Amino acid sequence: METEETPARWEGLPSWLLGQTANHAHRLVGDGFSSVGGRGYHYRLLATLEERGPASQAALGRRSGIHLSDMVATINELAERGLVERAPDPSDRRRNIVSLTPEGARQLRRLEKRLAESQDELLAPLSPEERQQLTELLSKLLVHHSRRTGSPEERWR
Amino acid sequence: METEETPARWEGLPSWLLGQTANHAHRLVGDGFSSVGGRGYHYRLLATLEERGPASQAALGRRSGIHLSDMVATINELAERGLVERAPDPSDRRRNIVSLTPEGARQLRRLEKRLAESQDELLAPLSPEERQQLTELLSKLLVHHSRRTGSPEERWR
DNA sequence: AGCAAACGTTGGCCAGCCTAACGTTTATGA
DNA sequence: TCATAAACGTTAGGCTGGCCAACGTTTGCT
Repeated sequence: METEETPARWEGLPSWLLGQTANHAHRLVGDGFSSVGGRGYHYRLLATLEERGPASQAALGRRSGIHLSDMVATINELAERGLVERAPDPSDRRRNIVSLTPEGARQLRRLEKRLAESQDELLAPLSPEERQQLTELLSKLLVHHSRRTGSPEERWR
Repeated sequence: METEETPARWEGLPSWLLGQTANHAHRLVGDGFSSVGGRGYHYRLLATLEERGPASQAALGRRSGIHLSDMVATINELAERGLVERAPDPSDRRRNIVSLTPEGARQLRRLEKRLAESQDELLAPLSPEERQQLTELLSKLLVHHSRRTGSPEERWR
């Protein structure tokens, strides 16, 4: 964007404001991650591994919200750098069991640090009360809109 | 996303909430646009043309916030359907002058209608006061973060 | 035994945002 | 006046995050 002149009847629209601020947030977070050689999917996968332990790629995908087909690439990237290990599951030969390495845990620390910093930067202009308000409003929207989108009648078998 | 299990320490982060709600918004708006055969860039370009009149591609890019290289494709798409016209500027042979056709104006009407509908859908769960709050908070963030992003002191080397 | 389902993988698409490069044309200023 | 800088349009490509379809393998259910 070159932001020279400013016309635009759409600039006050909630969807626009939302999109723009999300862009800024995305950029802040992304820059933070990439400053330690990572990106969003890396954080999500590493954090999921630490939180819930080793698992198959499919399970990790469900837990982290990363699409199965994107998991492959993500795990490749992380495995290449020794942050994660992919081993065949002896009890189910369809599965790979992916687990976090100590190096991966260290990288997760770094990513988390950057993530926290970018939250601060993002919210800099807001008071604590305003931050609270924002969080609540967004959550409200999210809850409303994820009902329809998120989970149909998924059963866990 | 399959949203089966729900772990996730990042789900409360402002940047995440922002990103997710923006995704929903983006989807709502995008679906609305595509239901009349358009997309975001089409709306932005058509609206800019109606608001400020015919202009060169570069000027339109500046006014609409669409990158120059994306303008080419956008104008191609719209010109193909007769919604927009591209004519060489006789007074400056570097330029094309792009202008809105009556058909284009009609399409803009349709896009605007869909856009308004999707705003309603997006904000459905919020009261008027909450909508106001949200708008203000987002604007505050936006103002803060666009200062730095918008215009650096271009070094000409 | 046979079929359906889960799994991992590949390859592709989309929108939005962006960079680099290139040829043409115009404007500037030395 | 002439060289150089700048603007313009264009092509090609990359990135992130989100998807879909297909395929072969392996497993589980009946």
